Amino acid sequence: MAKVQTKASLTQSAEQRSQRRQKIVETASKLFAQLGYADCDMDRLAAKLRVAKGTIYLYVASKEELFLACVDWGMSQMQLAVREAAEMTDDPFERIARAIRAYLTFFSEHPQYVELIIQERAIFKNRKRPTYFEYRDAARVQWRAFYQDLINKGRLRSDINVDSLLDTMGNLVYGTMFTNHFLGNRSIEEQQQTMLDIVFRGMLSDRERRAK
Amino acid sequence: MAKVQTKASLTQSAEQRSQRRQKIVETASKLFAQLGYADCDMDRLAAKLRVAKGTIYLYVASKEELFLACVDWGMSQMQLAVREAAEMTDDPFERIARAIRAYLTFFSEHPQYVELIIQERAIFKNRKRPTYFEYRDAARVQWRAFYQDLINKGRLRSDINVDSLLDTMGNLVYGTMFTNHFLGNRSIEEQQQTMLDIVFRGMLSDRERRAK
DNA sequence: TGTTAATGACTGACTGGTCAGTCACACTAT
DNA sequence: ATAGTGTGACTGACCAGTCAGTCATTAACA
Repeated sequence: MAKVQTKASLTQSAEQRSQRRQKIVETASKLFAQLGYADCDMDRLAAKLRVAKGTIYLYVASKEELFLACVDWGMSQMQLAVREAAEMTDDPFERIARAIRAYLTFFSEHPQYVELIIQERAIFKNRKRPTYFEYRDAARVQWRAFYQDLINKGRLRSDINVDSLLDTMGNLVYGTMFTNHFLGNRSIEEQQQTMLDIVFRGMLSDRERRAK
Repeated sequence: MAKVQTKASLTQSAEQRSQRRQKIVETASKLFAQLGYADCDMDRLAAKLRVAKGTIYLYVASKEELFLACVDWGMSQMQLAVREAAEMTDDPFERIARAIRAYLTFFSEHPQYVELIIQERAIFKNRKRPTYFEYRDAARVQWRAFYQDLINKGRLRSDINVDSLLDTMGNLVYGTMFTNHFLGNRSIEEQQQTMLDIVFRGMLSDRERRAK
């Protein structure tokens, strides 16, 4: 039908539409992060985008929907960065190290997404399970198999429960991500080194270890 | 002057005043935690307290001031619980274990304060340094000396930087506190056991440790 | 003891300001 | 001409904080 072609030339293509929406999402991410959900009003976002407020609503159903789209976009980017970094090597311990490094680096380079995680939990706590944990759970299945394999091969201690181990690692990087963001961090490289050293080898001295 | 005595009997004592304020703070803590800062409007808080809205403003300067008082109260209670638990023993490793256990237990039993930490960061991010970190920094001085002493005595590894060690421990318990709160946790006891086991002894198997 | 006055804790309807979302109209490209 | 895209003034809901007024209690006095 000619109508389809006509429409295609008259209308912005689906491609164009999603590009504009994406532009809105990325600008909103930064503004939400900078001002907080409540103080980031739609008029302000419109001004930043050099567009009228009504235009935003052509691409977005509501402020809430927009915000959640921002969080989701950020988390998917994060997951991508971590996965890519992990796949760069086959050595299992190096893989763990790279994944952690990529995770912390991502949030260090895109601090707006740390803010969005916090905002989401603070404001939509009764409406939505935190997106961060959705992504975390999805990735966990594979990491669990990965760690279990290392235990089976005798490379990790067999007297530690895999799930508790995963929890501990997860909690450590999660806490580190937040404090890095809140307090800043001079040397992210040294920090990661120490962190990995401790979880791999423990903080006890050799003497103390033998004594126990 | 007789007037002073008269006034003393008419007026509520300073004691009474601070008790009422405390009642407001504690009720507000739970309501802020349950509904979030924005959805917890002062009318609702007044209803919960079975008091008129105006009355609250006799004890509190503003919603913001009230909220910050809630956070501060919570953190001071937390610090108290941790300090008391740590002082129950002289064995240094047991002291670390007890402090961590008290910390996690406190937030598990008073989940409203986890919410307040999040809300504070989300809503007052540009106005106030998080109260949590104020308290954390205050306590850090003593923990630093404590860990340094253990290193000097050869009970902890001397090749790890004290500050990085403190950071790692802090990040781990911080992250654990949050995820416990968000996801709930079946066995807080087993979790703490694993966590301590890992930071003390590491997750590498003996074989792998020797190989490195 | 009974009556009136003073006190101050408490009340809740009201105000002023904010802001998400709407819609009638304008513009543009074909 | 007309369909699609953009506009921004407007509306209605919401809520922090206020303040003129109420009421219970105690003091003062006859």
